[in-house]
Amino acid sequence: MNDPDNPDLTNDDSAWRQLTSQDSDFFDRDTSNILSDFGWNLHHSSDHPHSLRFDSDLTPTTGVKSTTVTSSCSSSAAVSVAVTEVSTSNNNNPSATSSSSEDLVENSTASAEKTPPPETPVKEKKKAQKRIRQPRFAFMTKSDVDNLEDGYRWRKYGQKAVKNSPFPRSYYRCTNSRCTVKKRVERSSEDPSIVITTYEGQHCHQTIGFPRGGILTAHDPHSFTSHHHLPPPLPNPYYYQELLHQLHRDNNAPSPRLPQSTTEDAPAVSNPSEEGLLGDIVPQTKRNP
DNA sequence: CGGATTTGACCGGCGC
DNA sequence: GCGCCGGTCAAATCCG
Repeated sequence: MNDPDNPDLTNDDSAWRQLTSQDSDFFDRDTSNILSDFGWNLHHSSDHPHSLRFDSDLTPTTGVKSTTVTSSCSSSAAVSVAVTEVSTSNNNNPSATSSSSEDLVENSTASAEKTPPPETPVKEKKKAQKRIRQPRFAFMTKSDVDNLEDGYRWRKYGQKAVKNSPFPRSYYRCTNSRCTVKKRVERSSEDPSIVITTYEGQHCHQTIGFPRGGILTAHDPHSFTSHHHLPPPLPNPYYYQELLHQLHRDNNAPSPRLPQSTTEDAPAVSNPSEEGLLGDIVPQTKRNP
């Protein structure tokens, strides 16, 4: 990973810029390991001491922004970080990425691959997969449970001890065989109550709903929270979806516009949406009124 | 019994 | 070239 004191913009993932984190209590330590990956600065919101706000180290000027975006077009990933703090402790937190979008990155990357020497298909596949970096989103959620419910089903495929952290990192894959979305879950070593969830890729299917709670209705966050004793839904459902949409837009067109600009004054942390969590999980077009 | 999880091994990228 | 580390695989195990 990146050395916080030595930002390396030339690494293969140019979107992952260094965090200069002097102004964050929560995230200026171990958490910055991850955040630095994403190149975000996090702040406590002055208006909301219990909220966190993140500013991009990628300054609002267009130069770096486009770096982020274009890098996501190539083999690198564009990454975003969202933060939420949930005071409730006893249950799942919804968090989500968004919806359908086929493997654009994958395809382009695969085609960009040089003709490999004759290898076993498996190796070839592995190799190809290695290079693929899909858009990533990191969620920081204050929660007791590691595996935050987000409406999708995940299969754990690995767990690793993380350097400089007493807590292991878990690796999950979407159980949908056609879906390549992965997520990593780890706890902040400095604040164990914070769960850092990193999503990679986009689901090519709809949410399956919550296995034991039934399918959520798209417009009923209340039933969601009350029924499952969940904390308020993640910050801004629109935010993530918007992020993804932008990423894809930007993949195909210039004039990049960084997601955080949309949340500059309205931190992702608290922006209760009438859509609730499903506003993010389920594409709007697929939801019932 | 089938699906999910655990866990050690393996692999590739990167820095020194 | 070597070692470290993150990420993934896959066999073994667990669980409903």
